[in-house]
Amino acid sequence: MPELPEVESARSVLERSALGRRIVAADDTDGWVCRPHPPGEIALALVGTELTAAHRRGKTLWCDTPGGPVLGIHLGMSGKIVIADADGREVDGGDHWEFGRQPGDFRFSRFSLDFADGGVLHLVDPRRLGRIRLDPPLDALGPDAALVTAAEFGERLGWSRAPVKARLLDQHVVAGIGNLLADEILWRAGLVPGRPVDGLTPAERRRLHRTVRSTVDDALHDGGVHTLPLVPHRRPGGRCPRDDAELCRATVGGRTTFWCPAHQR
DNA sequence: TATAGTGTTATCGG
DNA sequence: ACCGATAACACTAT
Repeated sequence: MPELPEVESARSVLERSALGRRIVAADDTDGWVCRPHPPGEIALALVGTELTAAHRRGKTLWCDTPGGPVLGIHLGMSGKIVIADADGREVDGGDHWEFGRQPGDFRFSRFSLDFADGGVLHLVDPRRLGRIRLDPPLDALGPDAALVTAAEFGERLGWSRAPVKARLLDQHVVAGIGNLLADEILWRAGLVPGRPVDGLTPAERRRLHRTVRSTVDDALHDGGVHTLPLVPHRRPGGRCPRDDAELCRATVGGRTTFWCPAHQR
């Protein structure tokens, strides 16, 4: 289940295995995943063309077509991009963060593109929280969390009374931070997730920006959010890997949140 | 068996 | 208008 690093990995699958292949059919019949498009609308727009570039900002992916619409792809919580060859064998994608799915299992394919050579691109998404749409709105997304500058971050973080974690999870503020990444960032920055943003000192705000950047860089470089130090300890009874205190647990920003009572203030 | 969950969006109420 | 909480989506893991 993807956060920014896993979505970047899906983008590289698209770039490596989907670009420049002529599309001969598309299955867009899942009306929930493909909303608001009626069945057939996405297929009509894509058949006969090809994908020419794969982009990402935060957790949102999109592909260009020559002179045609942009194909927007969001993986949601359980989506992944899997490429199969003409014999149905998986040749790219699908090998990360999943619910024990076996290669070649396309029961939960919610959208697919058939290429002229017999290859197939699948959006495999058991929970149907992912989304496919033409010309997705991208303007509301904040800057990518791997690239955001201190000035942009400070401006978009704002000075409301909202819990700092709720602001980090808001994709309009910064794009790409999910629940695990947010807990890791606040743990590294030494901030309690429930702290109101308007109570942060200038030094704490600067430290938070630097920690966003370094944590996302680490996760990208090391192969995903699971490689971050706090993440394996985020469970009831888990202890802080820095000082061994039992982690606190609460709902913050609508999501289950863990933090260390010893070093997060 | 019951519950929680790595995401987003619409809607409701303060 | 801003902000936060909640439900919906549907399946898997504990």
